[in-house]
Parts: sequence; structure tokens; C-alpha cells
Amino acid sequence: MHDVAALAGVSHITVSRVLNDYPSIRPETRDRVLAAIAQLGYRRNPAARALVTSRTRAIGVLSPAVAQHGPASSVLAVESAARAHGYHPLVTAAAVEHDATVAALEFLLDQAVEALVVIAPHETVFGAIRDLDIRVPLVTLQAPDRPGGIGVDQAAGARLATEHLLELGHTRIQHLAGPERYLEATARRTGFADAMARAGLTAGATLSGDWSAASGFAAAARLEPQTTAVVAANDQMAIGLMAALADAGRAVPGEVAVVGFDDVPEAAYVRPALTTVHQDFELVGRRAVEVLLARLRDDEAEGAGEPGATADVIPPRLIVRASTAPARRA
Amino acid sequence: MHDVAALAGVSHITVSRVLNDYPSIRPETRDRVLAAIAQLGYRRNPAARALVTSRTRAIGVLSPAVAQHGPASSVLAVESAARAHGYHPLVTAAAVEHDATVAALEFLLDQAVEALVVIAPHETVFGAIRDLDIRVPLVTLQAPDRPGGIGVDQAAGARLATEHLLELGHTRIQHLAGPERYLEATARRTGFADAMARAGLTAGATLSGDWSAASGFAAAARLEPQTTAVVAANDQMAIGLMAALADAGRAVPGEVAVVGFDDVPEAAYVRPALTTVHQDFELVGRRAVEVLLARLRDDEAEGAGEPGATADVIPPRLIVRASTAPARRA
DNA sequence: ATGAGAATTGTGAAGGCTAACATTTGGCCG
DNA sequence: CGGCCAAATGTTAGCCTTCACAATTCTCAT
Repeated sequence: MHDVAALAGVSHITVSRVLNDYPSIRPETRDRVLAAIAQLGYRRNPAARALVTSRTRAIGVLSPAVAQHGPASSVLAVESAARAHGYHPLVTAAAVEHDATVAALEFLLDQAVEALVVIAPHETVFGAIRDLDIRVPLVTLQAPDRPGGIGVDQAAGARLATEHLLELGHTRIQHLAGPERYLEATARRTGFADAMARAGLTAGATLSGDWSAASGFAAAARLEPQTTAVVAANDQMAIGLMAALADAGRAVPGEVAVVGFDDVPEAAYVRPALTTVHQDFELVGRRAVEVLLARLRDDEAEGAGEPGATADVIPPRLIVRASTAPARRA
Repeated sequence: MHDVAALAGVSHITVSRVLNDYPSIRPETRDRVLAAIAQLGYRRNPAARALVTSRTRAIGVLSPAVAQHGPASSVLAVESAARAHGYHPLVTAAAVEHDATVAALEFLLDQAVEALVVIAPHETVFGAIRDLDIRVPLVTLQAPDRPGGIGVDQAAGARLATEHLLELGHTRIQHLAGPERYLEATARRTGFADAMARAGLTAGATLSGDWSAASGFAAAARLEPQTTAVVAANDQMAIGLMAALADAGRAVPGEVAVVGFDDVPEAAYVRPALTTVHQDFELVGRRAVEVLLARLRDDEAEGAGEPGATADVIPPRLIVRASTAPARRA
């Protein structure tokens, strides 16, 4: 910076002002400085900047350590939203274990992130958050019923899926749930149970998987004989389940109708095409960053009067495809 | 840090030494400092640290802006490898356009990353790299034939897939290629062409898609009537293609055999299960970080004597499933 | 012209940390 | 029991920015 100033024939503070779009700078001076910067290939040192402003402009992102569509989309959305606001994301993946989660959060906190986004949270994360006494704004994605939660209403999505099957005349329905500790999994299960209860029906036993197609495949063996429809907690498991049914010679949707959740890009291209619940991950990510930045601004303005945890609920959308059909009359 | 020092009854430099595992500190002193740190919940300011050491310990990751399995896995692998070495990743997604790529790289460089990883590079990236005069170590993933490239041998993978079809007796084979500007796409296309040429066969017209299942689906319409097998440049397109074939009542693999690429988790659970080429993304990511850190160490040791661009090639593996079968005799 | 006020630029300090050098403490040998 | 060396700890300065305040220059109305 010193060199730039010398080359442009100004003081270092003028360079700083040009860099920060300070209003009252003579255009000619600005040009001279800009030229010097370009000539020298100068880049401002973010560490020095962060030191003096005490703002890192970093947002920590805690994501599950899987390459699945949902989390990956969320990371992407958060990333681009953050960047659009001049922030940069520090992405860290962690397994579900308490220690790993704590370590990952510690890592992010050590980097002095100004805010945190937790994607696809599980119970452990909340424990870790409590243990750590986190002082930065934090949102959790896809758990809109929790304080600080933002995302698609998971329970509503599962309800939608279930009601779709009910409307088709199904009465013997089972739920293929995700791992218990994931908030998304429990919310979806609740939504399913709600819809069944509301219809005055008793659900079949809950099957459970680990989000993977393999676990959906395995779950098929535990399907009850009278079941005519399954609400799967995500598309991967639904796809695995359909594969197992196909292998067993049981027609989908003829004998068993299947609904997924997430609307992964492949959902429309498996056969039969998967009826599923679409989530707007892009919007969720953008909204999360907006909320975070707003809270950051509030903190800056004055410590008190925090608006608290404004839950932000985005409605899901049912996409009907070929994997669901009316129940055959008994 | 000052407060910690006061509480522990030592000077700030001793605190710094404890934090940095400096050898000669009396164990008792260390414990006292550690206790003070814990009591105060003190965290070292990374900006100040970076300022004085002039090391940010940040690695920039440029990834394509898609939530697909391949890139997502690579990001994840790079992330965990970097963290294991005390670095943190700055992930930035960019579209393929030149300007977007330059902007993304500029962004990373502005954050003073010490090294760069470019995932799934396309031609534009190399142009952008040239334009920017990048002075930090850089590796490109999945383009092992380029200088600084690390990854699975894409051409070899496509060759493997093609040879598998040839062994099954297929002679009328078409390639469903990825977007032209992606290095992975061209390498795979080359591998396919090689294998065909070696077998003395003429390939059918090259179909092209954009990596998506939808584009694979659309490509089915352009399949030549005599074609009995297709080598798709990725699994998504293969899945889309199979869906279209199923809709058209053409049996897979009976009438048309299909091979994919990537071995996405769903590949084993579509029906027919997809024969594909497996890549060890985890290993690629780890290797990339290792190479980068080694180069960083070398730079530190002395400017000269750089080992140059050590290309690092990882072999792919063919996974045979149900979507390929012997060609029917003519 | 001349002074007021605005516009533009400059000076000095500080932010939290580590490196280099300086000092103190403790152990051990003669 | 003094002195010397190594171990342990302290002092000072500086990394590169930005902020607060200060000084200069310019523009006009009088």
C-alpha cells in the first residue's frame, strides 16, 4: 500500500480511501491511485483489514459430510448469497457425532466467523451449540420449528405427500424415515403421522433408513404385506425401495405407491418417475444469509432489542409423477 | 490475550508460546495459562496472527455451481483434507463464463488464499488463470493431463467403459458426451474414441448433453437406429437416457446397453442397475491437498528448484452392473 | 481580494499477535 | 558456595490497515 501511495504521489490513507469508496476524492486522484494499484498488482491485505475493523466478513457453514443433493444445494446457495453480500463462507463438514460436531464448530469459531449456518441439523448439533456458548448469530437450515430455524416446512411437506396418497384412496401406508437424530427426519415423520391421524387411520410400522438408497433397498424387506403405499423421507431411499420392489416383481405404483422427498434431479428420470416433495434450496440459502446479515446489522446498531428468533418458513410443493396411482379397490 | 496473561500471572508472550506449542515452557506455567484461557473463553485472533505471520492458512476452492455428486464429493474431500492439515477452505462456486470465473478467482485471491484448487475445470478456467497471473500454487482436479492436474484418468475410464462394451460384442456404439468446454468431457470423449479406433471400429455420431439427466433424456431422440450401446459421459445423463429408452419401449440392456461414469450412489439402484466407472473422489481431494502443501513447503524452503507440475494420476475402476449385456448376434 | 465553509488530503495511533533479542531463574559443577 | 550455562520468561517492535482528528486546498459570495 505504501508503494502504491508513493507511485501515485499520495499518502497511504488516500489509497485506503479509494479502496473503500470514500466519497470525497478528486476523480483525477482516484484514477491515479487506481492506475498505481493496477500497475503494481496490489491487493489489500485482508488480515490487516480484519484486524483494524474487527470484522472478518466470514460466515461459517456446518454441513453434513455427505455429497447428497440437499446439503450440497444448500451449501451452494449459502455460498453464493454470502458472496453477493461481500461475505465469504467457511464450509466445514462434520459427522453426526457430538465430538466431531464440537470440533467443527470450534474450528469455525477459531476462524472468527461472524455468523453460523448449520445445514441439516441433528440433535447433536444443538447439544454442541449449548456446550459452546456461541455468541454469533446462528441459523439452522431445514428446521423451521426451532428457534433460529429457517427452511422449508418439513412436516408440511410430509403431510402433503401423505394426503396425496390418502386422496388416491390408500389406507395402508408406511413411512420410511430418516435417521432419528436428524431434525428433518423427525419433522417429516411428524408430518406423516399428523396426516394419518387426521384421516383417522393407523399407520403401519415405521421403517427407518439412513438417507441412502442402499438403506431404502434394505427397508423393502421389512414392508408389511398389506401396505399399498410408502412415504419415504427422501428420494434416495425411495429410489432404493423402488429398486427392491422391482427386483421382487412388485409393481410400482400398481401394488405399492411410493412418494419421495427433495425432488433430486434424477427423481424425474427413474422409472417409474418419482412423485416427490420439492424444496427450494436456493431460496432457503438466500433467506438464511439475509436473516444472518440483518441480525449482524442489528447487533452493530445496538446490543439490545434483538428481534429474537424469527422463524422463516418456506412452503414445500408436491410434484406428482408416475410412482403414485390410485389404490386398487379391496 | 492481555487478560489471559494477567489472570495467569505471566506476560502475553508466554500465552502466545503456550498457544503455539513452544517447547520450553514449565508444565505448571502451561497449565496455568491453559486454565486462564478456558476460564475466559479466549480465542486467538486469526487476523492478527495472519498479519504478523503473513500466512492465512486458507485454501481457495473453485467449484462448478452445481449440486452434483462429483463436484460435491471433491469439495468435501478437499475440505476435510485441508482441515486435517490445519488449513481451511474458501469455497467459491462459479458458472463457466469467463467473467464469472475471473471474478470468483479474484475473490479468492483477495482473501489471500495460499493455494488454489480448481474442481472440474473447463477451458475458460485456464484462460482466467493466465489472465490473472496467479502466484500461488494451484492444482486442477480431474484433468491429470494438464500441468498441475491431479485426478482420476478420465480418458482411461472412458476407455475401460468402451472396452467393456467391445468385449461384449458391441460394434455400433455412440458416445453421449458432456459439455465441450469441460476438460473432463473432452478427456472422456478422447478415451472413447481411442478405444473405438484401437478396435478398428467407427463410432456413431457423438451426442452431447450438459451433464444433466434431462439432457440425457433428450439425447435419446438422436440415437441412431443401428446403435446397440452407448457410453455416457456421466451417470446422470445415462439415467436420463435409460428413462427415455424405457419410455420408448426399447429394452436396456437387451436392445441398447448403457454405461455411465462417476458411480453416483443411485447408480446401483436404478433399474436396470447402471454399469459405470467409479472414481475415488476422496483420494483425489486428499492427494490434491497434499501436493499443494508440499509445494507450499518448498516455496517456503527456497524459491528455486520447484519440482514443477507433478501430474498425479489415479486409475478409475469399472463397475459392471445390469445395464450392459452381450450384443445380440446380428 | 478575502474569509468562510466545503472539499480534499495528510498525520499519528492503534488493533492483537509473533519474532528477535534481552533478561531472569534454576541447576549443577568445581 | 560462587559462577556458568541452559531453561524459562519478559520487553520491544512491527506486520498493514483504518479511524479520529488535523491540516491544507479550493470555491465562492461579499
